[in-house]
Amino acid sequence: MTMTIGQLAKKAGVNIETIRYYERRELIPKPHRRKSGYREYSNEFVKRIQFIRHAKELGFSLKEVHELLSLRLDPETPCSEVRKRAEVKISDIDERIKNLQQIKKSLLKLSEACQRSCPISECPILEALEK
Amino acid sequence: MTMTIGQLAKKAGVNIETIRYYERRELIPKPHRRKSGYREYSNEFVKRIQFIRHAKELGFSLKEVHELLSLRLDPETPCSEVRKRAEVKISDIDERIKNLQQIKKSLLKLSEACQRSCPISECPILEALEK
DNA sequence: ATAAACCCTGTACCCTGGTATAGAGTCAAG
DNA sequence: CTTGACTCTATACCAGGGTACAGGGTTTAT
Repeated sequence: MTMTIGQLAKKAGVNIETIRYYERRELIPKPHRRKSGYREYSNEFVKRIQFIRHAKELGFSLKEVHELLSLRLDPETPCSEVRKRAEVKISDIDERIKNLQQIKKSLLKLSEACQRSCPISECPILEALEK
Repeated sequence: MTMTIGQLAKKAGVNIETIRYYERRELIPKPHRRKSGYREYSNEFVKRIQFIRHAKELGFSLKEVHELLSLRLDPETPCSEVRKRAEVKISDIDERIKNLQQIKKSLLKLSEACQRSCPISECPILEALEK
C-alpha cells in the first residue's frame, strides 16, 4: 500500500534525487515519515510525479507546473479567482495546440512533397509558426 | 533588404547573443559577411529564428529543433528516409496534442466544479496525464 | 548477527540554453 | 574627422532542472 522513495522512483520512472528535489520545490507534499526518518508514499504520489513529468515534456516549467497543481489547493482562494486562473491556463494551452498543429501540417506537407518527387527547394516547416 | 545582427535581434525578438549562439549550434546557416566581418541577414532569418523560439516554447529541445529543420536539408538523404523521420515527428506531435487536451479537459472540469459550489476535494488535474 | 541493499542530509557538480563582459575594430551623423 | 552606437571574437558567467557523492544510519535476507 505504501512504498519507499526507491519504489516510488521506479514506479514513476524518475530518479530518486528528482523526487527529493520536487519535495524541496514543493511540487509534491511532504510525505509521512517512519520513525527512522524514511519517507513513506501512497499511490497518489505516482500520479503526481507522472503529471509533472508529462507537463514538463509539454514545455511547462516547474514554476508553471506548480501553478497548475496549486490552482485548487488553497480553500481560501475565491472561486472566481480559481476560475479566472484556470481560464488563462486554458487559453495558453489552446495556443500551444494550435502551434503544434501548424508544425504537424508542415510535416505532412513535407512528407507528401517528398512522396511525389522530392523537389523540396523551399522548406515548408519554416512556414509553420511564423508569428 | 538585408540587416545587421542587431536589427535581426530586434525583429525576431531575441538577444543578439542568442543569434550568435544559434549560429554556433548550427540552427541557422552562417550568414554572409561584409568585408568588415559584420554579419548580414535576409528576412528569411527572421522566420527561422521565430520558428526556433516557438518550437522551444512547445517543449522541443534545440537538438529536436535541429532535427526538424534539417529534415529536408541534405539532398543525399533518400526520400523514404525523410518521410520516415517526418512521420516519427508527426506521431510525437500527436502525442503532445493529446496530452495538452487532457490537461485542458481537467482545467475545464475544475473550472466548472468551481462554478457550481466549490467542493473541490479531489484534484481533477491530477487525473490528466496519468500514465 | 552480519552483509547487501536501502535511506537520510548536505553539498557539490553537471547539462542546457542562453547572457554578459572585455578588448578591439567599424560605421554614420554632425 | 571625431564621437557614439554598433559589431567582432573569446571567454566567463548564470538560472533551471536535475544528478552524484560523502558520511552515516536502517532494513532485510541469509
